Amino acid sequence: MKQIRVRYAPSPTGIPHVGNIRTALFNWLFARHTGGTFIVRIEDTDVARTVPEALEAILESLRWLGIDWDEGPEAGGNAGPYFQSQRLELYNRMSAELVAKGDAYYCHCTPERLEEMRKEQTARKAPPGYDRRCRELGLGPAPNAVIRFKIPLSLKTTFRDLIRGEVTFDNAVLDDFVLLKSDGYPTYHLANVIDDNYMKISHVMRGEEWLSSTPRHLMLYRAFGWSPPEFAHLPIILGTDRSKLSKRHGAVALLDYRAQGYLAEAMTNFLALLGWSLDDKTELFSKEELCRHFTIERVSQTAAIFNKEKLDWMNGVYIRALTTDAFAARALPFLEKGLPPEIVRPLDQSYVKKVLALVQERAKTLAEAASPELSWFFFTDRVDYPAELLIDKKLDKTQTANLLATTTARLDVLPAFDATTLEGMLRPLAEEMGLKAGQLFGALRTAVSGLTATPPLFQMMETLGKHRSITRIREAAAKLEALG
RNA sequence: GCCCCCAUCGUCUAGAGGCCUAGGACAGCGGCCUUUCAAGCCGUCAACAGGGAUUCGAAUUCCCUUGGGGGCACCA
Repeated sequence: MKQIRVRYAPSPTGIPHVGNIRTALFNWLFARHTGGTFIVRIEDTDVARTVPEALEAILESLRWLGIDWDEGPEAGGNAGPYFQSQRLELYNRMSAELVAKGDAYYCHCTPERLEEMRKEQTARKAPPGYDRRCRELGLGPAPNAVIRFKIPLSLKTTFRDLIRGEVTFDNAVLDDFVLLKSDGYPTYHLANVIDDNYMKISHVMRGEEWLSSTPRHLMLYRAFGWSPPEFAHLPIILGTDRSKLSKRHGAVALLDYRAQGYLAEAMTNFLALLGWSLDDKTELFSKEELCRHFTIERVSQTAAIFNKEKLDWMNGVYIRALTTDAFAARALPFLEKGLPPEIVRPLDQSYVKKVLALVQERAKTLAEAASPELSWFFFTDRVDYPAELLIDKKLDKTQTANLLATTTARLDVLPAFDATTLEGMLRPLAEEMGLKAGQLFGALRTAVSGLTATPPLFQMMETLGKHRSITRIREAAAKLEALG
């Protein structure tokens, strides 16, 4: 059995989006499932488009999801270097070798000429592509020359994709693509094939957008005399309008989801299900379970739309599954950041814990834990709401004022202020005042929180504490008074 | 324009000729629970793109059409 070695080979030209990382995840799952090796290789061959912060964003995205790599940046390994910019000598040597063997040639055509040629081709609706002018000229190196691959004319290239089955391309539709650019850097095709070979990659698992360049790669393997790896082209991820995922679809960068308070576990689970499934019912998988069950055979062939509603649901499931302590620890940074600026930091830890225990089962994201609807009123004493909100549909202003006054008096003399004691007092009180429980509780809820939808009243009051609760109810009464 | 890939509920998907009057999940809708909200539970709506062919029998095989997506750079 061949040693399984797979790789994630991102280009540091941007912040990785969910589709990129889903590809990394599938490669990683495959490696972990088979006991193989997962490699990260940085394809930094486009000097002009390289963005400095991309590398760190790539690695951080992987780290966030717990996708660890056996070889690559920071990890090292025997097949390095793992930055293509550090392997230029190899690409230069190998491409020169192809020229010597007659499988590639120097091309002196200027970018201007190529541009013109393409324009002309598009104009007469011909497939764009290099016209092979330099192919048989036997030119040598020159300052602005590139090396092009001499596509074997005639014949077809057929290969078996692990996900799509047999795929055939007519060689005639391929043009003599560039292997080595005039700046001395390799193109993706060249560097990718050389590195996959020397890094002994057994399976190339990548996005479907690479399917049509696979014939080129296969021809390169043949020209070099190497045996190609297996190929598996993953279905791509689309936005809600069925077009390729991009910025206008909202958050696409993986780390945006971290910033929005999604849990890595939920994100991993969700991403795994975008193009892979175990059976007809299982939806929730821990990372270990994913590793145990993942196989390429169960990867789908169909492009998938990123369904944020389902992610939200799943994130909620994972949030509720957390212990209250774990949730508090994870939500705290969001609270520190998301609460209004006038609230004094650092926040009181034990108070935060109590609040978050009430928020946990209601939040779909960690960021929501710091939302005005869920938690602001626990921290600010400026609860702002229209006084009318205090008055139940079937009550009037006077009745509401009475109810607040009576409750305040009873609360004042209550020996304890825990949820059980509060309920034991308030429920009979409602009856005593001839009110339905909900009418009393509703008014108190608004008085204490300024909202009509909150965590359970008694727990909320217990958390707020006696002083704060009573003060707010008094303020509510005053508010009512001011209503005139 | 040319090449390639794909095609089951709105979305993610199960389905590898009879187990399918097509299953699950999210969302939606209705109900239960309940002091509100959330969660939970129960129920409901909802799909095999169309047409041929093969077969006793097709969501499942083949062909065509249509639709969607991807690719066609000195970008990856």
